[in-house]
Amino acid sequence: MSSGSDQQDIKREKILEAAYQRFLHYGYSKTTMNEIAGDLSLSKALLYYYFPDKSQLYIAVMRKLAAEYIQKLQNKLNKFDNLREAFIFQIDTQHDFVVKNYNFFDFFRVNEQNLPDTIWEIITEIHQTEMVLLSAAIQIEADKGNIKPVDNPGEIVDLLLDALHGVRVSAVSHKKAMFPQKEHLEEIHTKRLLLLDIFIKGLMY
Amino acid sequence: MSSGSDQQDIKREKILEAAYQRFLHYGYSKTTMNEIAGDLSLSKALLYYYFPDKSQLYIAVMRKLAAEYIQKLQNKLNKFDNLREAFIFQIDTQHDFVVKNYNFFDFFRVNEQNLPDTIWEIITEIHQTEMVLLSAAIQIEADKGNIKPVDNPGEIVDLLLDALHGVRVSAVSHKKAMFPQKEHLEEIHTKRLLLLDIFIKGLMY
DNA sequence: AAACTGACTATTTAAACAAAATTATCAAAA
DNA sequence: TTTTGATAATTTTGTTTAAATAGTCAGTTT
Repeated sequence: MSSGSDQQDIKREKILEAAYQRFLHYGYSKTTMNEIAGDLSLSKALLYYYFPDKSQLYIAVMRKLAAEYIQKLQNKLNKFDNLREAFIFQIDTQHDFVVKNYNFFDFFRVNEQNLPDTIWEIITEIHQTEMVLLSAAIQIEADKGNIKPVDNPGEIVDLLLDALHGVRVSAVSHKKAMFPQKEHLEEIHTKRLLLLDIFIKGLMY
Repeated sequence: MSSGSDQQDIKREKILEAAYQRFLHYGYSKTTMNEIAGDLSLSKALLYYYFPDKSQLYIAVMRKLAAEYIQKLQNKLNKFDNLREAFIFQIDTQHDFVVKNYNFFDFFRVNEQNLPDTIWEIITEIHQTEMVLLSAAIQIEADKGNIKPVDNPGEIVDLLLDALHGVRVSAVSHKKAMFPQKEHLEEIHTKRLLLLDIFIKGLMY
């Protein structure tokens, strides 16, 4: 499947790492190809030897991040004691992911309405992984008889994820900050736990 | 409290109405004071006789819309048979309000992060009215013994409103449209009803 | 005096253009 | 095959000017 030598792959990795650091610290638009090349003491032209253009480089980094995130989720598949635990894991993991890479995602905010299809595919893939993980957790809980049998676990998961998302969005837009402050993070987390408890309770008999 | 003659109030009202129509059809920034004056066959200078500036005129219209919306809610205070009905009323009423005045609110989208304090006050007032209405509904339901007693109904209402908001936001951002299409509206509504049912169930014993 | 206006000024937005920065290419070297 | 310096192409940024619009005010009408 994969073409190219080991050497090539190693260099590719180095470029991805350097690019990631730049994108993370300065955002997509304030990072130049020259700077990435400079960090590696390479010529800019070499970057174009390994990646067709800047946006493809960004997407390649994104893909790597997504793969790590997905891996983290898949490691826990079917490893939960109960539904609540599964959702808390997803909430915390996603939260860490977003916080850690906040600046990296400025690409999303800038290109808002017309993200490349490839990005959408990555987002979809992440979403599906979350769905699989959490749907399984719901199914298990239903099989154990702790909650009502659900004909479509995915639908329920989707709904709860949307609702949890709302808790974040509202907290942000009520206040005027673009990104929740440290203090608000705690509040959001508390609210989410409350919502989660009520929701799970609502699934019971 | 209110100063100025009846005549003055009537003219003020006419200006507000004309301004509303313009703002609604063309948005804030694409509406000129000249046009509003023209619609009423008045000189632009007269608008400044009644309102200090353009943004204050806009805010005055906003205040009027908010007052009507708040009135609609207050009319139904303590008039619901059950909690679900109350929330459905709030969901539908808010939805209609947002859809009907969608263009009018472009002011919000443009000024995004730095809305005038007055606007925030209006938003807060609306939110508080919703809280009072729905908190009361929760309290009644608790008193009837249909759900667990809650020490802080406001907290619960706030949480559910956030969650419902999330259902809208997610539906919008998953697809690429800025505003949900007709088809999605139905989907959002269905999801919200489902969420509402689970949530209310989660509040029970 | 209160309601109103035309003519004026002050600001903001838009267009056009040049300059600078950055992306992207390519022939040639290592 | 990998790498680069030089260069072309494109995008962004800054500047100037013109146009549009917000906002003011002395003075007229009711």
